[in-house]
Amino acid sequence: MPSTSTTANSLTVILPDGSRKQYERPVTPYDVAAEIGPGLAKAAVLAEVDGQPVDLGSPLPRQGDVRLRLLTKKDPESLAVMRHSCAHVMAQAVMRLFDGVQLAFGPTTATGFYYDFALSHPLSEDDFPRIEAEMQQIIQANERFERIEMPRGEAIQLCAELGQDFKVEHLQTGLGEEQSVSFYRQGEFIDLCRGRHIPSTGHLGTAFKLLSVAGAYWKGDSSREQLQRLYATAYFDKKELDAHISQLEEARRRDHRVLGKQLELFTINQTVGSGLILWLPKGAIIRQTLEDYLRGELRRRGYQAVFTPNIGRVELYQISGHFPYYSDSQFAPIDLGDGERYLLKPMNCPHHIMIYKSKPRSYRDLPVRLAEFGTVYRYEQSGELSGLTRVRGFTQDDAHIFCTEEQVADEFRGCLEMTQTVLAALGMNDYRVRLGFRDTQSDKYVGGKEVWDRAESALQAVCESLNLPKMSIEPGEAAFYGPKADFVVTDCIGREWQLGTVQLDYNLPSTERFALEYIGPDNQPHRPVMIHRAPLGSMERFVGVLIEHFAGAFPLWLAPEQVRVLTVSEKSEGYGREVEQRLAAADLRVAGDYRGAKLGAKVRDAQVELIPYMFVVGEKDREAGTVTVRDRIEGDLGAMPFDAAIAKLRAEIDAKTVRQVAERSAVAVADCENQHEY
RNA sequence: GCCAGCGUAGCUUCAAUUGGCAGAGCACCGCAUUCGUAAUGCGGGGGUUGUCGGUUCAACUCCGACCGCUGGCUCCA
Repeated sequence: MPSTSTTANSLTVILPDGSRKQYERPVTPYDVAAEIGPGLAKAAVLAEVDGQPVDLGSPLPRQGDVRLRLLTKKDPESLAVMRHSCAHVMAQAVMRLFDGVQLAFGPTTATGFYYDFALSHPLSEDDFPRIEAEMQQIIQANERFERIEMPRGEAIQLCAELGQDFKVEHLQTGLGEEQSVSFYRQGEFIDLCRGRHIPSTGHLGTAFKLLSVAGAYWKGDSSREQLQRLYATAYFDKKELDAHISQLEEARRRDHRVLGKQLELFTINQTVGSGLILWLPKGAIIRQTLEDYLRGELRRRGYQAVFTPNIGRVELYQISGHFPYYSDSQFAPIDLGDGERYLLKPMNCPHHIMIYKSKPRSYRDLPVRLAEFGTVYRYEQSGELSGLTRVRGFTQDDAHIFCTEEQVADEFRGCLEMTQTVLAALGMNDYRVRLGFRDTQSDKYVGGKEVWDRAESALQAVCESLNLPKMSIEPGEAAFYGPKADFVVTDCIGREWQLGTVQLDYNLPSTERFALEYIGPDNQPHRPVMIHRAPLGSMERFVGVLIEHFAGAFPLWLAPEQVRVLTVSEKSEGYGREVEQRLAAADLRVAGDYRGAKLGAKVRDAQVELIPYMFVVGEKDREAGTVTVRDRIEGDLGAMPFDAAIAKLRAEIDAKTVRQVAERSAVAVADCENQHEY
């Protein structure tokens, strides 16, 4: 940086356009903005000094050079800061309206913010209008956000005086290392807070909304107090808020639990049991079509199909280490009374391992790839169950690969490629890959350090060579038995879903577990490495996500009913039935609507049921041997010879074409749970 | 499992004037209509208001327990 004519007692401010300003007196970023122009002074909400976010009102250094950026609501960094300020205003409103409010944490999220409180009044949506009105008053009062720094000891005393026990605890434990901490005050409200904040509540405007209330544990610990969490969001622009709200409505409209009922895809029956899916005929078609497609991919890639039972002796899981360590997420064992106990299988790998062990293996046999659509049962907590995405019985598109250490990279690559192929076939082209590596500080992992180092660098090299989109490495996210790659798919309305997974395993093959071996070229026994992989994860969850992704309008190759024959009047029923039969003979999934209703009504019903194609037949068609094709998306395509119509559909099915009317959105609703560990 | 909210016909479409005879729409069934691209008309059946108990002359409505669902939290080999 070129030196300036700075004297010992002056400050040089360098603006992004390179212009410089010099000050002999103490100034804040706001002062600089005001000097540039009153418009900027009004619009600025935040500053960045030498790359660090700073409040507009905080003093700049007295001397030296600083690079200053003044941020307005147009700068993306401003949004989170504004939302955090809005969280403070919400907390202030809650404290005004209710007595004995204890403040916990109030951070921003990807799409808004929340604040956790302890208070005796149970908050409900009925309270939202009052809280919002009170927030509006605070905003209108245009209270300044004032930053107050003080030593930690004084801060503890202040919070104790304010009766804020959570803050005292946090200062003593979470911030125990800090010398000095900061508070922010607006009006009568003061809160321990790192910041930053916008200059005053007046900058908040009206584009905010309380969304929901929920329970949440203090510090996320289920043994601690349960708090009340208010979720809300805020934008600088009312239009953006409205867009966000219609986004939430769109998500509700696509809810697979509602669509699954309407489209008769699946049902859950209380007498059968919570979290246990009954696939209805139409849903079964989707699942079966997906499975058939995957079976073809598996054959092409050298997998061998196997079948294993739904239960196994407890001893099997004692060897694998899953029992009793994970007993609270398993159904209780079936006890035969003579000391023999069986477990509903919570994962397929021990069974597949026993197939590997059924005969001696040579290095020439490897890799051995065993695949099964294996149904597993896990006792998820009742509050966790949800539609198809969180269930107690589910079928994994599972496979286990047994290979040599040298083959790991190629096999891993094959798994990733298969997952990419499958996702692409389903039009799910927006996903990121999360590499879960070990936390080097932790000792919960099995296998030596050098094995892990080798595995992790091999995985990373493979992933990099495949040019995987948006790859991220997350230390501490590995399974205890090996590193993994998870596919996190973004659906067409911007929500993330953890689906496919590929995991390396050094644990189960080991001496302490199943002691797997193969005979190497040196005629000595060696230990194979295992890979667990499931491109879709589970059929239940994947179909659930597909329903929402397509909003129930499946591409032709997956649609339960591909074509509906509609007769113009009952006079054409004979020809209609003939057309229907010929479609069935051509291996299309078809139904006929021969009711006495008007054509418009039949068209509407088929549209509502999201049938991809309608073949309208009337007397003109009968005479000409044609069908009049209506495309669900494009509408009436006119009459065409029957064979041409079939060829059109056949081509679309064979190409697995995905045609969708869906608008993309940048808003993300995070969902990062993972049910597909092994 | 925890916190909060909600349970009325097959329907996540909903009503019942705050304790006074459970009622519509869609779907379903029947009859009429024979129609060319998003709802033809008329008629009909369908309910122990989630379950059990309590208060009351009287409960969908108020109270309690349980069951289920929803939103979150915790968990997720």
